[in-house]
Amino acid sequence: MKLEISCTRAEADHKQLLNCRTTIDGMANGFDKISKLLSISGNEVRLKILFLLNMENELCPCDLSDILGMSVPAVSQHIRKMKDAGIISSRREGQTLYYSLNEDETDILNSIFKSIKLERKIA
Amino acid sequence: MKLEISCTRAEADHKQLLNCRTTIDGMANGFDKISKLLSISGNEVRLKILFLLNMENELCPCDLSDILGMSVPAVSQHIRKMKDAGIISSRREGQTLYYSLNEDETDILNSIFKSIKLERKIA
DNA sequence: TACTTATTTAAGCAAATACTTAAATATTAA
DNA sequence: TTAATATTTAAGTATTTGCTTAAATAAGTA
Repeated sequence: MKLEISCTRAEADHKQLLNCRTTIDGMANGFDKISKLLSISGNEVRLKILFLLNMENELCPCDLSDILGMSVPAVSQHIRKMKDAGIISSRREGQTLYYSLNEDETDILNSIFKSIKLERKIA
Repeated sequence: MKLEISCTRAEADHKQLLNCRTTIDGMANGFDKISKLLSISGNEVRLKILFLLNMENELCPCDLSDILGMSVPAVSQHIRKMKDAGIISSRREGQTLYYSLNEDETDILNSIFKSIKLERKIA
């Protein structure tokens, strides 16, 4: 893919297109970071886990496995992704690991949780 | 996976777990719908397209191909996904199809766009 | 009509996902 | 130390994703 503006439509506004490109390029960090957060929360199981951690403050993999009706390793592997992405953290109490949301990314997440709740009221 | 609460930890609060399960089950629609929206916007290319449509009101596949530096078919297939999901719509003008955001899901999307812009100021 | 442009669709393929089962760690209790 | 519990990790696999190239539609122009 070349870098020149190549759209040949008569109506194409090359200044507009160049401006768009500049804007997008200048926000590369934002797109990278936010798309990662969204792709992680875009999985139904992980979205439920995030919602549950928000609702209950902290839960262990065994609890989540029970609530969601899926195997512990499956849950654990979802947890790992979210931990690697810096969205959740753990606290150990004996053999049990309690996971909770990090305070960081809560702006987007809170608006997501709000939309999920809203959907229930509509449907 | 069985349906009984099976977590055997001494501290496990079975009422809490059952309550969590009921809550999650009652919001199945919300999780289904919102996780689909998030998984679609969780792709960096699609997130950029959504951002650009929000910024410029409408753009055609050729414009987007130029701005993003990727092939027209690749862009077109991303567009298809978003159109199938009801996030964007098209308007024809001669040979050109102009795509724009639907007004529906703009609550979450706007908070996402805001976060992307914020990220730029921080970094 | 034939030709060009804008776009979509189809087919193919490498990489990523999300589960499964089995094995490895870590902690506690006997 | 041995056994049990909580959790993670590894290996295997079917499905999905996101591109590529080539072909098919659709509309405007000569």
